[in-house]
Amino acid sequence: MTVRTLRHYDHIGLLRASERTPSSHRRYTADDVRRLRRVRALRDLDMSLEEIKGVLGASPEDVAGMRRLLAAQLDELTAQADRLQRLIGQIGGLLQRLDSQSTPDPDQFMTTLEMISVLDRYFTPEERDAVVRLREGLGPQGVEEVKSRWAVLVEQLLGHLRDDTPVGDPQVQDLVRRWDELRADVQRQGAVDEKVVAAARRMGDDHSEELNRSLPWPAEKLRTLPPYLERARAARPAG
Amino acid sequence: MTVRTLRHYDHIGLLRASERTPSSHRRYTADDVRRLRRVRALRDLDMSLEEIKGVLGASPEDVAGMRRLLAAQLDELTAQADRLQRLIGQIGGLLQRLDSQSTPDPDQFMTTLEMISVLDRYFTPEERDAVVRLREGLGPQGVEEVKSRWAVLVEQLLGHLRDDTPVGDPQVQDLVRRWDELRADVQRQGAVDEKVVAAARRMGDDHSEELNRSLPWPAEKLRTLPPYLERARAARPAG
DNA sequence: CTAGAACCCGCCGCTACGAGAGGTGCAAGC
DNA sequence: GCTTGCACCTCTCGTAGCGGCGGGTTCTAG
Repeated sequence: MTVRTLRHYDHIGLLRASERTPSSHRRYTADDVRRLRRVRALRDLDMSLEEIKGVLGASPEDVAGMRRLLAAQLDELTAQADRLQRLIGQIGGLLQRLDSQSTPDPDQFMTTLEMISVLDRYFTPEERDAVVRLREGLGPQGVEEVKSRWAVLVEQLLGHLRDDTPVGDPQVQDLVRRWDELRADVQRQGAVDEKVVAAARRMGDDHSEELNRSLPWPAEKLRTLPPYLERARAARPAG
Repeated sequence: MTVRTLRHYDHIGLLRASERTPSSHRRYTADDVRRLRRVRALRDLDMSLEEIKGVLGASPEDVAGMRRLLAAQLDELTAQADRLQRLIGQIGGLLQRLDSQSTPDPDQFMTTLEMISVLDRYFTPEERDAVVRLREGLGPQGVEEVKSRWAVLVEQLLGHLRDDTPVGDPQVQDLVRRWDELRADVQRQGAVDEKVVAAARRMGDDHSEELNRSLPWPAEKLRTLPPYLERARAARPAG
């Protein structure tokens, strides 16, 4: 304990020095010291001074109140500990990725870093890792390539959807064939697409744009296109 | 993110809005948003804004610096997690004690509480628990009784030591016999005395007074008396 | 043209003290 | 009696990361 701390407790009324010398020096009685020991014990359990004041102020020996406070504090600390474990796991994963790659790509790593906070809001840890592994499997230019291939398909398919082109049309059938090829290509790196669709649904329209920037995946369009694609696949000539 | 947060980051220079409209409204470019995502990712890992500023300011893609920062943060969080686990264990122990006793004695519990912060500074968890169990075994009045019995013995023995009474003296021998009896009585509740002696040595003279208030044990005197006691026991008539 | 939303700046507030300025009290040595 | 030095006093500012308010401007939809 520092003198400053004692003065602070005095100031906020948590622990007043019961007596003062004529020269206004603080004089702590034996009871004051007893109270101080309790304060310190509770503070060592990470309780706030306000909480301590509450439980020590109510009744000097209110065991029920103390029990409630301890239980609440236990919950609080447990929640904090859980959070810390999550963070430790995340940082561990990041470091592992950095160390496992012989020549870590700065840009890719930074992108992974950027994605974390976004993905963690809407994906479970497994889903997030699947997405990260997918990006790493494709590599930086691979991601861009997939993105652009998909952008072309999406744009053309949306055009046909707007024009109400019948699903049996050869152009549509070709596009759908290329779509399924691309999807197969990507899935070879890790199957995550239903998860992305589910997450996109959870995210709503607000953040789908962010998702699109992070993912090699037309997540934004995955609400409107699939029905059309399904009809096209159903109309596909057998064989 | 709240608007207030963005203004704060702008204010401290962590994330400036690159452009302003003529009416001085902040305009964030795509690069600003990229930077913001990194800031958020690092903040989600519990890093300080100062650290983030450092690592994002140095070189935009300084992987080595990032690695160091992540490793340091991992250490920091691990230390925090360890501390939290200790606290959770302590609170759990306190609650267990409260719940196991059908009729918890408020005064005794508060005293236990008071002791925690003092004992935790100088005792290992096992030693601390041994002391607490000892107190609970004796009960409140038992502690006081032991204290006073010991105080008498200590005072008289110290007197003889001052007067250089020969260790063979019948009065000294009687005192030593009563000392050993008392010690046996207490040890029936839990053997902790060597531990207390060791802890008292670690505590130094500054806090031995606090220790004496908490313990049914003349810890303070355990440095000077034992040699005299040993000599007395050695001079004890056989049988 | 106007109402309401959204933005601006600047300031105070929160936790639990640390640190420092500027002044007083008190015992010991000369 | 006087100084030296230490411990104490009060008051104030600073910390990290914003939240929230007051008072003023700007944007946008009806």
